[in-house]
Amino acid sequence: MDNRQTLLACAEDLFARRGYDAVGVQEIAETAGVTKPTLYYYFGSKKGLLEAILKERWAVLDARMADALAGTGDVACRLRQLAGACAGFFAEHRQFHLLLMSLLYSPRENEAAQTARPYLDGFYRSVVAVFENAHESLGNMRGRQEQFALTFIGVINQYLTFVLHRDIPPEQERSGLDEVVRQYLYGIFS
Amino acid sequence: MDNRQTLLACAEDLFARRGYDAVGVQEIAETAGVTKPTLYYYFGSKKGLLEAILKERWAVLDARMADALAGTGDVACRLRQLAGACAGFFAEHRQFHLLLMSLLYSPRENEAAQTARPYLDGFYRSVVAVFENAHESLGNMRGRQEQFALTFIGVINQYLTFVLHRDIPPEQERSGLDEVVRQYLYGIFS
DNA sequence: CACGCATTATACCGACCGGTATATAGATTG
DNA sequence: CAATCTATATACCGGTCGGTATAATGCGTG
Repeated sequence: MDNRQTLLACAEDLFARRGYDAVGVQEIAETAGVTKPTLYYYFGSKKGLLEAILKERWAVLDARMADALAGTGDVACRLRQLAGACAGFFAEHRQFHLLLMSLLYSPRENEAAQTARPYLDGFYRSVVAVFENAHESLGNMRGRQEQFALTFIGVINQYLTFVLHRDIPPEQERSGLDEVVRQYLYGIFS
Repeated sequence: MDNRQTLLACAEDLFARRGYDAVGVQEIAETAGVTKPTLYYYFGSKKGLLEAILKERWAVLDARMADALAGTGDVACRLRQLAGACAGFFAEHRQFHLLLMSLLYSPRENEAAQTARPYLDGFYRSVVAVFENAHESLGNMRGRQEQFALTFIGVINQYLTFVLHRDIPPEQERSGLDEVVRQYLYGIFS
């Protein structure tokens, strides 16, 4: 593996385990077995390193989400697919999930949080869009699309955080997720 | 206001706005209009300062939660009361809510997250207990109390983060919260 | 070989980090 | 008045922070 990829992997791991602010570039470089100038040669700054991690991972996640939403099912089906796609991706990249969660809930004025904001906002808008395009099955939502999207994301995130932290076998994880989504939708449809 | 309280207030604000790791003790002291040794006189360390914030706020939140759970209603009623109590408290202490959320989702090896862990675990156990004591109305939960508690917390947190960030009027906030809890319970009971 | 380019290391920068030794001021108490 | 205790500031500690100037390495190409 070349130094660039090693640096990305080490940084992702360290950021996910201790937090962006608590990890120094020195330590990242040492863990990757290179020196600081090498890190700065590839990424320009600590922030640039975080951006590179987000960009590379997001490209894959975005493609998976687009795939999951490509079908023509109803809202419930689409949300189940979306949740499944996210669960699959994050199960493969647990460290990235931890990192993303910590950035999602980081204070808004935090530098790392601001770096991640565009990506997280994009994700949020994707979920809102699913609810937006669902007025025929959900009826008039009276502008509650945002609330639905927010709480949906909240449920999924919390469940994934729970299930990825312990070592739940994949099939149990999936059935649990399906149940969580089903429960959530029952509430919405009522 | 005495210097101790000023320091607590300034630290809570700064931690909530930029994150524990991103704020230096120097800046906290300057914002409070005192010098570093004064900070260290009262709190011993940066971590001690965070602990003091958590301890003082938690005493109030804990009392409110105990109050809310003192009644003898069914699960739905108890959860609504619990959610209402939390919403009320966090509406009065928005900065603290932001801080707590950032700590809840901070990586586990982060020092600040470890400091907050006992408090957050206590909160989690309180919610689990509500579900534990509800087998007569929810039937056999087959060990899903934890999943219920987790996703319940996820929904509430996400909704409060949403509603406290914008400036939603209190009555609308409450009715929205009631609806979110109702939606959630519909899913559980089905 | 000689040139240029991509990559990496040595050694360093000023600023800030969390934390402290020491002294001083003011109130309290014997 | 002297002794003590609380609360505060000045000035400093070694270490680490993010970042960089400079040079050397290796390597493909003319």
